[in-house]
Amino acid sequence: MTPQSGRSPVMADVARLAGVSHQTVSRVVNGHPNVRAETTARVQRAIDELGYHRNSTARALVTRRTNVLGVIAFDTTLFGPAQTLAGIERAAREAGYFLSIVSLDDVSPAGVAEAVDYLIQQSVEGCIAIAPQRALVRALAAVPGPRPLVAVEGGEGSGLPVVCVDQAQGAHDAVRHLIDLGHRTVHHISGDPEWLEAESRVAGWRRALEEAGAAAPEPLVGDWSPRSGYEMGRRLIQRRATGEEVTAVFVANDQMAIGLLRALGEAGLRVPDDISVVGFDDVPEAEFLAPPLTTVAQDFAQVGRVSLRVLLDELGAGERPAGEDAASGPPPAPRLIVPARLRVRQSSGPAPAPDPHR
Amino acid sequence: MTPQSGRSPVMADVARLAGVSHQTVSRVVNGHPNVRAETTARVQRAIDELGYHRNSTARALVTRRTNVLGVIAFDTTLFGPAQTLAGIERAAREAGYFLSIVSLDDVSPAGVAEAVDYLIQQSVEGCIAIAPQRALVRALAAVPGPRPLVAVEGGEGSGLPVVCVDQAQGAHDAVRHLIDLGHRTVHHISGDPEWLEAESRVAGWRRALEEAGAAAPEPLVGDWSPRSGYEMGRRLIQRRATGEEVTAVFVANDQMAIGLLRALGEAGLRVPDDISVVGFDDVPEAEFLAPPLTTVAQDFAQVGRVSLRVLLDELGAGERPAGEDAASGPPPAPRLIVPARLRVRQSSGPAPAPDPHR
DNA sequence: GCCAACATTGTTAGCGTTAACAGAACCGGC
DNA sequence: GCCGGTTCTGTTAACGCTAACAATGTTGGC
Repeated sequence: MTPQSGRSPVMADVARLAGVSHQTVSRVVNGHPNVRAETTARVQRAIDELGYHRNSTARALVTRRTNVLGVIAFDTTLFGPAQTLAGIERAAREAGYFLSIVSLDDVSPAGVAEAVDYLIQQSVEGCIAIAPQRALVRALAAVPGPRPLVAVEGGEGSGLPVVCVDQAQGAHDAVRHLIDLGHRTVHHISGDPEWLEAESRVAGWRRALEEAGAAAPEPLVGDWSPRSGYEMGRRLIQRRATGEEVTAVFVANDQMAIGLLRALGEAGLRVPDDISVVGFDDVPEAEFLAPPLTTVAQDFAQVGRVSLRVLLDELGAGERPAGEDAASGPPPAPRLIVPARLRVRQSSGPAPAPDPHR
Repeated sequence: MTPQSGRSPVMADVARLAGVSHQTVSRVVNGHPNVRAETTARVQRAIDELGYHRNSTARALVTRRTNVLGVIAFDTTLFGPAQTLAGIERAAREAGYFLSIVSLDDVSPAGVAEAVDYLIQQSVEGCIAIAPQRALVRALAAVPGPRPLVAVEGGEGSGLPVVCVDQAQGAHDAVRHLIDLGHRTVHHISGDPEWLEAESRVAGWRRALEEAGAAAPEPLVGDWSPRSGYEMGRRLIQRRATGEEVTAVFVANDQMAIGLLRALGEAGLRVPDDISVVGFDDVPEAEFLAPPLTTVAQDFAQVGRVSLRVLLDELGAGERPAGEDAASGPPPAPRLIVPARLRVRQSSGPAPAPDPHR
């Protein structure tokens, strides 16, 4: 039988054309040694002539390895998740893995279970969850989902390996920077409290104030959106109007900082002359705001690379026979932390001279 | 043989536990009719007990359908592509398809060929390319890549089905809006000229000026980044200093508009009192800039939905026997256009009174 | 020239599923 | 009670590939 022109060619077609067995074709395709150079060339010619591509499905079936990794994310259009995802994607491709991505619409246990199911259906070999939310981590740890599973920004106590940016340190550096500029205290507009990142940034802010012996004002709670930054900015202006000293604000992300800048501008307050503002994320436009925003940069590409490496390590560990090194017990889930870096620009400046009205 | 605790269970294990043949299990799993309710229940119990999941690889091998669609994108961290991707992802999941995504680092034929190969390796059934760049479309149309293939923002003449936002109309509306406010002409900061979107927006800008009988100043060429917006803003200010009338600027995206606002602010020019600015994209922070930015919104979710539908249509068309309707010849590649919508905010206002110095 | 060792190739048997066909059990009408 | 037609279930054979083994050359040392 000649190869059907309708069907795409299979190994047997190549084998027939090259005058060898299909196994020899397999050996050539997989770069096995012990194939005569002349044979390799002949097979290669046949492959080119037919436009043959190895059927990954059949290969996966017999090798029991799909080479697919899953990624669970919440909202891939947000700056952080999008960057992290891009980092993972690049690292995965370099490592020869394919990626299957699920974006969650909500973090309910049902939604998470559905997403996990979607990935299991595809026989992913392992999974990375970009899981910055408390509820998501809970749901993931509870579901008998795909393993191994690595949590990015996952928080502790989940029993999962975690890769995260040192949010608390970044926040601490930002606040410390403001205190060094002479501000007596620093206000805070936090992110959505359901997010672990919001919590870590609050913690870093609070620690820096404590270390400086400064009182921590009640934080204003936003939800990451520019709108909430704007609204919290107006509240802050109200506070100021009642006589409270407001000379510096640490905002949990750049988008909210943009909203805050808008609110301050509307109220006729100058940045940094009247109030200093520091953001978090270092979005590309931060440098071009009015004024250019002091902020904290995260190396998302590295987070992606590291989390993939952790996942591949876990995959490798799973292959080793259990109990081989039984004396040491199961190794604890690793927790890798990527540093954050302060970028000082013009939105932060020295504290203004004390208000003569007071 | 009892099911090995190491291996995950297969149909045969379920069949043994339920006391039926594996084929009956298959029927239950696939929801075939003609299975007795009592049998279905027994099989379902066995499935639950063993935690059985159908092996999608084996299924794909025999059905010759992987249920995987490929997406080729250039930079998924940019606003437009990220939104489009999210739209496609959601639509694909709803349609029961999996997605495999490749982010290109460069649009060279070699890079594109590699990406295409990556998708072919995975036996994708079809492909969507988020291909806003001229070189990318060229490379894609040339490569004997995966088919069917739908191009998002792909431009014409490629012979591929295309889904795109009506960039030219959006740009036209933006410029028209400025003219209606009394501006005698509108300057333009364009995007990277390698991008088709940049070209369409230039075309829309030019047409609106022509229709109004206004002269079109030389456009300033940016590259979408806030930095280039800033730099082109400074050039614009130079033009103004030489006596050229610059009262309104249409900027090809919001990020560059942010850079422009910064440049204008530095130069002491007020928006919109001295100069009106209109952007494109309607990023979430546009509403909270100083001043809130008039811009053009694109419905990326709809682009995602529509492009998936076009792809599925093409898939369906491929299944039908060729020549069945031979008289009409092959149907032309469809070209679907999603409208864009102007969002008027405060960065655009009436033209200032003519400069008394002139 | 013979044997061991190696290099090279072919043969066979799955991987876990679905499709196609083949039986078996059951139904109502005569 | 027997028949045609359902309804349900089981058997067998792919899908395209790799692993394991078997069977050939091919080489080199004596």
